[in-house]
Amino acid sequence: MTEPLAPQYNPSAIESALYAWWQERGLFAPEAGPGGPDAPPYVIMMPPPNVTAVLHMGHGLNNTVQDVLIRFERMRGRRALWLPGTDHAGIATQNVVERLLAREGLTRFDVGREAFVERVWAYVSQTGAAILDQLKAIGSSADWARTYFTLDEDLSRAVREAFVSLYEAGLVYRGHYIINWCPRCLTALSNEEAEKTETDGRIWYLRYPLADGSGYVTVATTRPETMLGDTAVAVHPEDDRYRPLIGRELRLPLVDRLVPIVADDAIDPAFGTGAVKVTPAHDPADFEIGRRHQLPSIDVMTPDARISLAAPDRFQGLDRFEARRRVVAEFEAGGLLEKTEPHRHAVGHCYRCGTVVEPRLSDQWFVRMAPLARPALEKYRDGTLRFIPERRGDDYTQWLEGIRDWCISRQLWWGHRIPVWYCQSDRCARTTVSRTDLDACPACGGPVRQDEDVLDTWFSSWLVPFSSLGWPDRTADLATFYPGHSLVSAPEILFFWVARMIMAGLHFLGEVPYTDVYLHGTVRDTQHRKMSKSLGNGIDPLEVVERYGADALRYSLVSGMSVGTDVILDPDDLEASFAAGRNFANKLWNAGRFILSNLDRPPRPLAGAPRAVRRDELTLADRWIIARCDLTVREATEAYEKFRLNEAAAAVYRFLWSDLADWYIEQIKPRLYGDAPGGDVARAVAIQTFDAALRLLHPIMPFITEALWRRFPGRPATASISVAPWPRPDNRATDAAALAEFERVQQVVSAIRGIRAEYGVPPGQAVRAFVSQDGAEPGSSANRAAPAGARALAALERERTTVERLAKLSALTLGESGERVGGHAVLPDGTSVFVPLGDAIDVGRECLRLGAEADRLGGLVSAQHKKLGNVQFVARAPADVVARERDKLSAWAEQREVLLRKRERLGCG
RNA sequence: GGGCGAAUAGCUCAGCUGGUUCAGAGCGCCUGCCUUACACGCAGGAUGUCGGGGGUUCGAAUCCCUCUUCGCCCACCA
Repeated sequence: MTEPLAPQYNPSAIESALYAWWQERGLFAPEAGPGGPDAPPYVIMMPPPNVTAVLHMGHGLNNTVQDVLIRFERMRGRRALWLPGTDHAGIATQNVVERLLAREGLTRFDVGREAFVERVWAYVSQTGAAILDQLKAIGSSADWARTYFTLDEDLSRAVREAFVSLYEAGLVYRGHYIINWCPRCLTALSNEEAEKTETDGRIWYLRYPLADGSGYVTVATTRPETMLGDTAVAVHPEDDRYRPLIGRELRLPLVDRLVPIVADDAIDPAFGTGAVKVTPAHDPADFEIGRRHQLPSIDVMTPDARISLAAPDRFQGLDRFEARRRVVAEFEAGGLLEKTEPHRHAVGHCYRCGTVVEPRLSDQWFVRMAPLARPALEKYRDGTLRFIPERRGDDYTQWLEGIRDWCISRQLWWGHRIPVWYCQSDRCARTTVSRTDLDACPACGGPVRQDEDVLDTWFSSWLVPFSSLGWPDRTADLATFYPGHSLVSAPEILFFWVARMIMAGLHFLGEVPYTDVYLHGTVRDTQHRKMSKSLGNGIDPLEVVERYGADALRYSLVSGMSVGTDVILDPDDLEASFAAGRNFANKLWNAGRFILSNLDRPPRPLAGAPRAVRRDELTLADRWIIARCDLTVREATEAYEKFRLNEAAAAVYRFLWSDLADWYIEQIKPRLYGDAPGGDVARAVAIQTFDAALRLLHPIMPFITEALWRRFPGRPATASISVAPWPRPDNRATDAAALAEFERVQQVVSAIRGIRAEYGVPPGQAVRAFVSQDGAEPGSSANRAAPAGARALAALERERTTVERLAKLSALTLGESGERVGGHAVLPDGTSVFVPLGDAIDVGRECLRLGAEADRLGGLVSAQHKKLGNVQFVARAPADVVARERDKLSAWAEQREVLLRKRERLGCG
């Protein structure tokens, strides 16, 4: 604990040890916080990563945000629970294992269902949810003792309870509909899992001859191959072009089938030719038309999207896209292809493998969503539920208003098997939905067969806010931690997961699972492309942790993002993206090193905590930094509360770097060295404000803040900043006078430094400086002693050594100089600064400088005159605004006057 | 096609309820410094028609309209 600190902060040397120590001490358990076991709870459900996932920047961002919030609320005294888990991720995981099998030249059908599922379990246990360890590497303070897996026995029981009770309530049903089918994954998908992407395709105009040879009807289609399954052509009943044809028959080319022309309101006469080929087995709209007109459905495709036996021989076995070419070619050859046009339209793709989805008619299980959506919408409309940023509520509303039933059965092997048993006895043939496994038909005792399908992965995820707490049992955890509070998610899973959890929470427990939904942005590269493995533009968060530290990673993610905006990182230049965070950590490290090393420096060794200081012992600088610290506490706390993490980061950054390091630490150096008076007060103030700032920063940069905080004198070895109480605003620290007066000190110092730089005064060379409140010649009529000015000078007098030291002065004189030649500056309040430089300076150049500055102020003054001369302004603007504008005018005028007098004295032309 | 958002310094972005944060921060750039916490640093400096146009107002980066460009969500015009 007291080993000397290296001048360069090395995060990798301490982060993992600190994390291990936090875990050993059990600090992530809700009751470990400073609020104790009876504090009000605060709960965040972690979006469970896939068991087989490898950490990417999206996880990094998502979990950083959650960790910031959970650490903030923990320190604020709430019983903070961040509940982690992993998702079995049906399709994704099954695909991974299938690919492994493929390397052995096997398919899942070769090994069989039971053996395949065993292999998936083996694989999953072998990857060991490594993703969770990776989340630890970035500092995530989740309560790992509660980690769940969506296929755990408990959660599986919850899934079954949910399914069965929804079935009993009439909200789960089996139906024969067109669903989205992935021909590669060989399973049904929900609407949400079929990602629509705008694609440049074509539209073909095909001629279907009338059966009696009296002409033809032209239909337009984007999927010509489906014509093999056409069973009608539909037109709008009011469409004059086609009205006489309604009821007549067409001879379907290539297939030579007679199909009727039917009239249907759903047809838009304005699109295409106004005549639509109807393929009930391969298009959802056509399916509905088919229903209305009792048309047969002819399924012309196999599960892997090849042409089936229902089509003419020569097409059978062709891939759907080959078949498309073949169909078009044959129409062309037969003179039946009228034309082809480019056509931009939305095509569905499997969200797991990217394959073009095929609408397919099949038997699936569905959840009736409208009754679940209604209360979920209501909770948003009544303000119970809010979105950050607010506009995401529009997406939520829109989705819920147009919600369609949720297809939940998947033709996969990895997942929760659907708890439905079919009696095999022909006489009974009963379907039983059951909470417990069945061996025999409860009705006839005959043999039963369980439904082969599994449930959509999201059917377990949507229960997580309560299934992870023990539901359907009424556990103590459930009573304590449901409902939760914040949900932090990528916008991509708003519908998959976030909205459905709200519906499930309301349905099963009668309460929304959380009230604040924070949807953060997406991590993108400098060309604003989403980071992804396939694009190869990803950044490995673990590499960043290794090279820059977890704190730097977190800082960069948090500071680069305002509410709901994307985070831009440069995959080709990690330095550009993460150096700022690393540099900040290093800055803190060194500030800490300085403060701590001076604590036990003789002659006043500090064995214990720094002593309490009395208000009357404080210098102006002390009062200033305390007031600044207090403002930062207020600012940062409010920013965290409003999810404005970047603002919290900026506020603490500004305080630590610009205020504490650049000014206060520099200011107290003379007091610390030797036996200067006030040294112990400075030490106490430094440590007190540094301590507070570290706490404010801890949610964002947990490691460095802990590393430093633990080293404070008088700290018990077991104390951790992660459970230290959050700093409170202190009205006694408010000190407007100190803020204003010290700011003037800073302005004087900066002005002198500016003059030194302007005239190239060597850094080592001390100069003299004169500061006066009125630049007028002694005895001139303009010389009026302003009481405010006198106070300002008095403050400067008190901080004389500060000015002398920081501006490298041999002497500071408060008053006029008899000399003329030197560098001049005028502060905004009219305070005059003069640095005599004699021959070292070029008078002409100084005249130009002062003239330019006077001109600038002159512009401001005349603009201000105009504004105040405007009767409308004076009459209509609020009195305080007018008064403020008047003050500005007189300040600028004064400043300019002083400048002009200086030019006069210098003898400028 | 419907809904929503964004455009501010070379880059990434703050700027919230119109006027004291009003034109800002970080990075980058220029100048000078190895000043005994830190060169991952210190000090000083340059940089903008606040996307174009119109309007409301005493006053607009901020509110309204419009155009342009970019992005997100949704969608069975085949």
